[in-house]
Amino acid sequence: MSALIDTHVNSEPFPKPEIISVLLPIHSSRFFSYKTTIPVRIGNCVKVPFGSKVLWGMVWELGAPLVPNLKEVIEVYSQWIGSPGFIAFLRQCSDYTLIPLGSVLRMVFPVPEILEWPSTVLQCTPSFSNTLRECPWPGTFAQWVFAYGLRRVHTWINNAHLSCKEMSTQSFFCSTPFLTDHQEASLGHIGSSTTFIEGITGAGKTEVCLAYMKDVLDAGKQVLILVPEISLCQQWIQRVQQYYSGPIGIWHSGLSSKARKFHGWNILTGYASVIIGARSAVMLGYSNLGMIAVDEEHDGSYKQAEGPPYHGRDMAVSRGYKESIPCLLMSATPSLESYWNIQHNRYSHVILSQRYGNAQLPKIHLLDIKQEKVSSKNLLTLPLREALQQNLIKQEQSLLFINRRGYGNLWICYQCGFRASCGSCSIWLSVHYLPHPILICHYCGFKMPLPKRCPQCLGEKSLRIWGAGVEKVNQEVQSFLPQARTCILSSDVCSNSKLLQTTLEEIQNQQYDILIGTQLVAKGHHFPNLTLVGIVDGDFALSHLDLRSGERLYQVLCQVVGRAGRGDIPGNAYIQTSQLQHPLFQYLERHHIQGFLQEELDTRKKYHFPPYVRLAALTVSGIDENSVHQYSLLLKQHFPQNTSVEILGPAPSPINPLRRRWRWRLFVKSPKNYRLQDYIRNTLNTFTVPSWLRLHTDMDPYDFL
DNA sequence: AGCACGCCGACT
DNA sequence: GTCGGCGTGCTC
Repeated sequence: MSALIDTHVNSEPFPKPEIISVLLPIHSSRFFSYKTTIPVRIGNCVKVPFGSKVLWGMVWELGAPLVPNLKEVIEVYSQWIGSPGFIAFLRQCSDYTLIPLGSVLRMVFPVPEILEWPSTVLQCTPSFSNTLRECPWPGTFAQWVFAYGLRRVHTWINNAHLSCKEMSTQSFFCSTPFLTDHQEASLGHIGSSTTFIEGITGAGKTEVCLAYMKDVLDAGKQVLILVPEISLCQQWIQRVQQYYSGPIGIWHSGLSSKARKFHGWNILTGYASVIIGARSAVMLGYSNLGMIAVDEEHDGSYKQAEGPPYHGRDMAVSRGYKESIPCLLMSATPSLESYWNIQHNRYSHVILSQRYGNAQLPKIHLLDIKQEKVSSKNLLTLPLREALQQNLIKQEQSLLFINRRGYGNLWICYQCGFRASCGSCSIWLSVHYLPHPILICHYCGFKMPLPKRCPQCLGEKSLRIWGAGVEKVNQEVQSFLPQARTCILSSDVCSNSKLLQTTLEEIQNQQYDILIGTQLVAKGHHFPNLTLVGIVDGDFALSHLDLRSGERLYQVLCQVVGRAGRGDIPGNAYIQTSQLQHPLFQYLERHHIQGFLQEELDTRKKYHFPPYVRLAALTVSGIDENSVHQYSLLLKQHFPQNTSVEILGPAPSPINPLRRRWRWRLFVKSPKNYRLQDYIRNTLNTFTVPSWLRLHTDMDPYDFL
């Protein structure tokens, strides 16, 4: 009401059109000028004609360069406005990642309809419109729709079971989990900016986070929880629902278009107060965001590989800083970048060291693969076999981890040397027997039936499979423990989330004795009866070429090993490796994560790699190998000499070609305090690649190779 | 990002 | 002689 009076007093009889600068969600950094007779503020969303279409954009500046043939703003969005902090975040995001501002805005409005969703849906019937007119529209109506579905609320209103008054006075139950003294004390250390909560599996990071959330929710603000993978959303929803009965928003790329509009609108207008989402949720507009939590902060999935490259965790930290709200990073195995930031006092640091209810860390046994193997053909060493057998007798569950899908990763004819490879990528095809016998490329998904004879020499009995995957491990387990009930957990077998959910329930109901899984088992799923973990191939990813491989291996091993043990029974973990003396395994055995991180940091420092320097990767890609190579060389020459900047490469990407495209990469490195982004931006402004090639800029690439 | 304009091969 | 391929360029 007061708003009405204000407008009346301030508005002139003939409002003079104002010229404004609008940012549009298109792949461009340019702004477009429009005139408007409707009063607008910076951060308002405006609907404007653009070319032959109509787009939602954001008012970036009042007063703009006068351009001939100015068009007029059609509509100003009344439900939401970008705050100065949010706008500062968008600017910083574009400056840092070198993603054009327009593309950044595209991530804010991934579906333009999120701005319009309810009005289009709720015009369904005249009676409904009448109800809405009496309702403090849109008020908490959306919360009811959110919680119970449109159809049910519709019926209730029509049958007069539900009045508008009830809808607007509904409050949501919110309680906090019981905290140990140690956890309670750690709450006080959570600062107003970025806080790192470090704690092993079961130390109660989630509980501390939930307790902290309560204050934010009580203050009427929104909470965003980021998870590295879509499949982890459901777990978080369940945990939040134990303490909070209000509307929960979900955001990830797997949502249907309808769900996307629905959740997007609820998030934007503030009717969803807890939002659980994947990486892309960090870019959305919120009406009053009060905190951001990043679960499994170290996870590489936070770095977007396809599309505009950005790191979800870094964006969360940056957004927290710009919007002056706390950001919580959580992990048992901090990333090197975060560990470095902790050391440099950029983050507050909270360590939860005790496991719940006296639970103990699993005991780790290192097994030398060369000495203990039964024979060269077998994958499982004798001590591991014995442990599996003992566990089976005790009727406790075991988990074997091997990070390779299918049966084997190479199909080879030893008569003529033929190897089955992918036509579009440069890798060997993997052999799968489940659910059907097939040869498959793990990079592009290319499939072909398993030939009966060698395509080259036509030999039938000379075919062999090299390398081992889950299916082969399963075969071996069944051969020496035929009575064990085994279950394979890989993305091939659990192709959709429902199937995975069913399988996980079956596992909880003790329908299986031995689980054989890929990376899938490392991510957050709980196996309450699991007491033994075996890592079949401990050094699968250890390469001297990739500086990140040690960190990644440590993280995944920690997570898999952490699955062992329940309640107060300590679990056992067996790691088979050929590099027993490698420091990684030595630190792992002693559960000495900080020692490992420090050693890795020293290596990074020695070789001048992040987090000690700034690094960007520029990738030229295209179908024609020669022109890709030539243009990457041209690009290197195009960079002006600069004493602060070192340019490495160009080098072919490790998997080349990928999906028929060749990729050559250039690395640009500078000291941490140098404005590397400006240097790159200025250089690329005067460099154009032909249209048949693509140039991709990636700040802080995840792969250094 | 879309969409139009614009210049070269296989068809009624 | 047209129909249409998608390569370049503009949109306030």
